[in-house]
Amino acid sequence: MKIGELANVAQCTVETVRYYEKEGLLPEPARTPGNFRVYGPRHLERLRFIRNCRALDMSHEEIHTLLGLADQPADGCGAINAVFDQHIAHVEARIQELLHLKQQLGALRERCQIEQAVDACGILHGLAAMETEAKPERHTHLG
Amino acid sequence: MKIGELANVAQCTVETVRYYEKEGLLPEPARTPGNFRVYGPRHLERLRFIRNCRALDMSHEEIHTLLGLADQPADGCGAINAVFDQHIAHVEARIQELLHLKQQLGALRERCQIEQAVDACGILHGLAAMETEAKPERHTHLG
DNA sequence: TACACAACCTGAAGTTACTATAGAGTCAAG
DNA sequence: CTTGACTCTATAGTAACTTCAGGTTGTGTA
Repeated sequence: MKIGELANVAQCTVETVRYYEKEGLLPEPARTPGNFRVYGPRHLERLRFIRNCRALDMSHEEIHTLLGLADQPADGCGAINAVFDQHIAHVEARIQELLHLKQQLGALRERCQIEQAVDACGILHGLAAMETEAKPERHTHLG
Repeated sequence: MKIGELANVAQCTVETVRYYEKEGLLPEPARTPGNFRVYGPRHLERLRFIRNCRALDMSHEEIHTLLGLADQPADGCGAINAVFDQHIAHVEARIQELLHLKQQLGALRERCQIEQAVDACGILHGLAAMETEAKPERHTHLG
């Protein structure tokens, strides 16, 4: 199949497919005489794998590692589980960060319940007065 | 004060300060004869405001809007509250997304509790077999 | 057969919020 | 008068794409 069809069944754009190839996540396919990429079922399987990892918010680096491990059937899957566990930790860390933010935002929001003059707006004053918290070190690649 | 001192008290780097200036978040300061930036208390206040917004994961666009509204004391603060509420919605949306992810990751993780051959690894099989979910439209700028 | 038009190609630039680097200038202390 | 800390500008890099410009290939139809 050509790139358009592949992208279609894998639920992504052709640009994304070409991008994955450039990034080394997807192997270079054969070409037609007219220089069009031709893909087989193996490519589709791999692309599906990548897209599923992305749907789970894994980084390309994580996916790359995972693909490398999967390509070495000689090794056990302990390393794979480790990558996976670490990613779960990323997600949990980000959830905690966001819950903390939400709480701060809620507290600020309470300071202005009414429509009033800007000068008196509790939110604005809160934003100006807050002690800037040093951003915590990132334990996650999730934004 | 010069840029180094400003950055220091505002808990950020000098590069960040210059970047905010280029982005139009921070007004251009006066210069010394030697071309060094000189800041006053107004700049510091504004920078603190920006850093606090950033600590709450607001985007530059949101901050820009907020600063614009704050600079028009004639208007009421209803628009400000709206921006703020929208941002809270962003955070909540992202939390929901991540909770969903976490549940999917947990389900996958259960499929491989033991160290075994890669071919049999339940996680790998799960990742290959999952029906790629169409990514939900983003209602948030949070990654 | 001719021609429009969809799908494909490459390469480069744009996105966000910075960080990092290079190479040069300014200034205070010793 | 030199060292070293600080500053300046301009440019490139980060992640994971998206968008664009400009050109080629293949297909359906008049």
